[in-house]
Amino acid sequence: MAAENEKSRLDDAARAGWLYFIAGHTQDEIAKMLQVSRASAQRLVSLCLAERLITFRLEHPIAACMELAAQLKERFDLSHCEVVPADPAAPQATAGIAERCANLLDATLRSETPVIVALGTGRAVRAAVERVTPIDRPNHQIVSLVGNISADGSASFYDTVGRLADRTGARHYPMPLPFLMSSEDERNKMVRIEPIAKVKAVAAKADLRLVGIGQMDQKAQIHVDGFVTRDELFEMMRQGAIGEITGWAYDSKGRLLKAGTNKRLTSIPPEVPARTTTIGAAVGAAKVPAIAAALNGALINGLITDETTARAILER
Amino acid sequence: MAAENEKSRLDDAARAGWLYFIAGHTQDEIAKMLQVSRASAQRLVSLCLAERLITFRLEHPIAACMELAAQLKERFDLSHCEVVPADPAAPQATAGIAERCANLLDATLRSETPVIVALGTGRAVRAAVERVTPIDRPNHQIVSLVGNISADGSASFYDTVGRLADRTGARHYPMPLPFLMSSEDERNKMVRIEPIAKVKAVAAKADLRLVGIGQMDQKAQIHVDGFVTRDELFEMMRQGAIGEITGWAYDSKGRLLKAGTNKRLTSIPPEVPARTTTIGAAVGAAKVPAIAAALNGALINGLITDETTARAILER
DNA sequence: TCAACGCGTGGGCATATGCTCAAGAGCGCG
DNA sequence: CGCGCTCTTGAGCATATGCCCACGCGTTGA
Repeated sequence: MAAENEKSRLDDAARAGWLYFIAGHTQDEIAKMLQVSRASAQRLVSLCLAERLITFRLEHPIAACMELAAQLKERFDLSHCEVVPADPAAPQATAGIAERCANLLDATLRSETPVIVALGTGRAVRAAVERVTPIDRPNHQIVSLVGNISADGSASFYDTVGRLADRTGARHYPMPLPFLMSSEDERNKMVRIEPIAKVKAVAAKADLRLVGIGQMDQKAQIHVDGFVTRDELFEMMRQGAIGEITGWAYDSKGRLLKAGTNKRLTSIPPEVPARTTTIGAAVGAAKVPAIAAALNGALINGLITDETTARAILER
Repeated sequence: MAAENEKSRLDDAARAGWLYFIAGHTQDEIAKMLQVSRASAQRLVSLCLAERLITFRLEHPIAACMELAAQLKERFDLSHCEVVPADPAAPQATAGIAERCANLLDATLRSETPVIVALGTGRAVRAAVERVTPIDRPNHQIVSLVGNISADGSASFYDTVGRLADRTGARHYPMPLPFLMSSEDERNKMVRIEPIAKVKAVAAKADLRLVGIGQMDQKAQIHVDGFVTRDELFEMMRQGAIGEITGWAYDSKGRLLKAGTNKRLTSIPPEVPARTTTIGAAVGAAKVPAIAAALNGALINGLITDETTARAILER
């Protein structure tokens, strides 16, 4: 009898689910049709869901992205994750993720209460800043996580922090230091001087960190952009470097290396594990190991990437 | 640009739909996530539905039944239709539909305000009456649409009206006439006499008519039960009879025949087209043409059948 | 056989949802 | 370049939904 009742109950649940989701009736109507109280109709609909009698299928490319984002969030315990559809025309395009990053920045900066946004390196981050909707927020603060003086002493060719400050009227804190110092001692000396300490202090209170993720291979962006030499790059790769965030190289487990350029790097070190909302933005097959390592090492707790990259990360 | 916006809007709709149906968030949460007002989030979810970006799949045998019922309702403009799952163990079993008919009767009789229920012939109807939940409704009325005196003068072996009256305390109006009279004249005379006219008057005000549907072939129930002779049956078949409701034979278009036993029949004639809620109850491959004809001729405006039969009717 | 337990039920309330209305922004036509 | 038009937005309200509680029926175990 129990089995019989059970079956009949599931039948009714299925009926209720059908009437609710497919026929589009209200639970009141369903209650009348099935001759039960509205409360029971509601229970039947829930039961239908709980027993997975009904499934939803979203016929749209976005569905896969949402699914991937949910999986990444789950697997790496992320507080934020977005996966944008891969653009078949330009598989490596950062446009999509830049758009989402800009959106994230917009949302953060829209706040009336003062917020502190810290920016790292990366093409996506730079492109995102360009797309931020101008808004007047003089009480916000924008802080750089990396030195904006390149090797030759000029200001970095692209002043991300300054640009974002322009668009918001926020106070900004560029980091008036070269990317690398000549020695560990000198680095340690420099980061203690007043202006730098101030930047560091502001960065420490950041509400959002948005950082790019670079792979450590022959085409590493930090090398291409001239921040590290070929020899320095290779040395780090020998030490096991697989990726970098704001210049900080880490290995395949996401552990920051205590060697090579990391010793002379002026960038503000990542929190490990990330507590502040720290969003990594990166796409491309070449970056997959670097992104995966950063996720595994909890160097970031948020990710914005594209469908192809997301899938590759999950398939590792 | 319009296309671009359109696409982006659908993307958002898909995202919203995913978050709502699959991730189970509220529209408020979705609004925050997508950086729009709650109203817009609601619009996106509706849009997702309207554009059929999302589809529901009910993984349960009931789903097919609901679908078939909806199709029958649509096709034949029915006010009520139920399709029960076919029982693989007993394809012709009336148990399922009897259950549903009983349910329908329960629902109707539960009403506090007086209702009139008219009953026709059929195994399903008889079985349904047996399953009706006893309930005290002395102000209801139960009326028979068919004569309950069989050829030999005894009361019909199964007094459906009486049984239902027993279970409800309702007044009941059996029809104290033989199924067939010996001639058209005699029939016309009899239906005018007081007790019969009274039954007819009550039946005319019925709130619900529940009738069986019989096929007109060698195994026709009215013949098997001895109400019509083999010759009478064959004569009606020659006249094009394909089915009968309360003994009234009709052709494949659902038109009542004006010949043969129909002229001597004491049963209360069906309304054509049915205005009163008139539910036909029948299952079985043999009855498919009869049911389909009754539907086409609007002899009934409601149907209770099983999955196999429903499918066969729709496939004609 | 009786009492205790559990499950389903129905009423009622806080919340979520759907929809309407007035207003604003973007767009096209003149 | 301006006007009007349409499309979309956001607030607010009526309704639907989800959930909690107390109750009643059926079942189980002593």
